Amino acid sequence: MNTHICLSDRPEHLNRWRQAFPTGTVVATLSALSRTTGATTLVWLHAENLPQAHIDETLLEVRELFPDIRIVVLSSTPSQKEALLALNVGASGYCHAQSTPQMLQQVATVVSNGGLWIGPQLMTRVMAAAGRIFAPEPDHPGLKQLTPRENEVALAVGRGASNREVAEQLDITERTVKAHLGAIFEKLGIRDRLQLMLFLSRSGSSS
Amino acid sequence: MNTHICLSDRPEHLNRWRQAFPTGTVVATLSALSRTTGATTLVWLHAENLPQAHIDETLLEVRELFPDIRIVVLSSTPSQKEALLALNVGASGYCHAQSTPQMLQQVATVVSNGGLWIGPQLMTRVMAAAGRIFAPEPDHPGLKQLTPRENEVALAVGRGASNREVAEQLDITERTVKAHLGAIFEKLGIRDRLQLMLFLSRSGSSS
DNA sequence: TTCCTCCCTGTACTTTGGTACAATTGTTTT
DNA sequence: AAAACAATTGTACCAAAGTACAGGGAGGAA
Repeated sequence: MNTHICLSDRPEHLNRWRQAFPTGTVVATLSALSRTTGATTLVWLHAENLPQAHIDETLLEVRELFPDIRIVVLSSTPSQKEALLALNVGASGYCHAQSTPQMLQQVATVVSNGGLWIGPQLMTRVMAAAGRIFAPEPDHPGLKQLTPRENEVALAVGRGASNREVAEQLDITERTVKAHLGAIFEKLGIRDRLQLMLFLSRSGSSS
Repeated sequence: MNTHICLSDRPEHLNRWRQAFPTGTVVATLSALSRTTGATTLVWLHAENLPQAHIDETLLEVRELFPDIRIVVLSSTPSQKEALLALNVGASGYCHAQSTPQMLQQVATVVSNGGLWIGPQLMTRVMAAAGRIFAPEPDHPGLKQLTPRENEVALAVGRGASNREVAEQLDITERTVKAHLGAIFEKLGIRDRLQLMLFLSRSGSSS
């Protein structure tokens, strides 16, 4: 049996949600939420006119109260930007506050079973983005022919570090950094650190 | 009532799956799958010793047969790379073929309700990747506050051009390029062309 | 042992990048 | 009209990047 709690600053706009979860509870403040008893399985966050910047803060506070809880954010003005924000701080779902009761129940089912619910458009974008980042890894005639040390230097430069900074990070002389870079340039057939950055960004230098 | 069909090249390794879905059907070939009757809600793809390259092809063929079906890929040797591959061609889920029946049922619930099921580790990576791509957008008084000319210079530098090359491309003096770059650096609060490249690559100069 | 690669460093020099100070011209805003 | 901004260029200087030439130590392979 699932228990649903909705933290909302606009309870009057929750008709759909009440329909979907007649036994659910609506609270207006975090402290009310913290006084909740019983096994809550899902917390819904409805931040209608809170500025976006506060959604993630609220969400993090909820997660402090209930570390293992799954959280779905309801938005009256959904945007991919906002969705990413929510998901990045641990939300398991993000959907329109005026979704049909059926839809809301579906979201609840997915999320409470450990799934992630985001809109299909956003899903497309996320997967495309992920694909761009992970797919390029396999090929890579480039970085593989670099020695370990050269690789470190290349990655540091890829992060935008200057020769001096690389030297400090690797605890070597700036001169040595230059030596490594020279070897890198020759091996990769490029002319300078700018081309190296392009090379890296095209070759999936993720994490 | 859900109907589950599993396309597998190693039916003998599907004990767990059979436990989870006693009423499910196991088929060995695509043509057998195509002869299926009734309302199938979920197709499971178990490609144990097919090379990775063929998983996506098989998946696409299944999608041709059942355009609206949801597909979950079962892997005996799960990898994030393979997961991405599957998800990129339209799979709704990806999990270990030897997951517990409970887990498999959970995955089925999530996926058949429109959710996406990927492992928590992969989820973390995907969200991080997505965050890196989408998050920088909000704080983006960046490129918009550049003058048209500055924008051209910035883009040229983003392609790895030197000051001299930019000057030639825009038919202006190298000195002017420096002037524009100086303005760009100050407006964006960065120190040099390397940071500019990072800024650009993080600000969705994709597409 | 000898050869080779990797890693490290030095001096010196050239090229490129970035900043300071300054000025001209044209357009837009107030 | 005056002020503000955009685009352009100049001289000069300093900092950073890259290259040339050269050498030493550690470790594996022939």
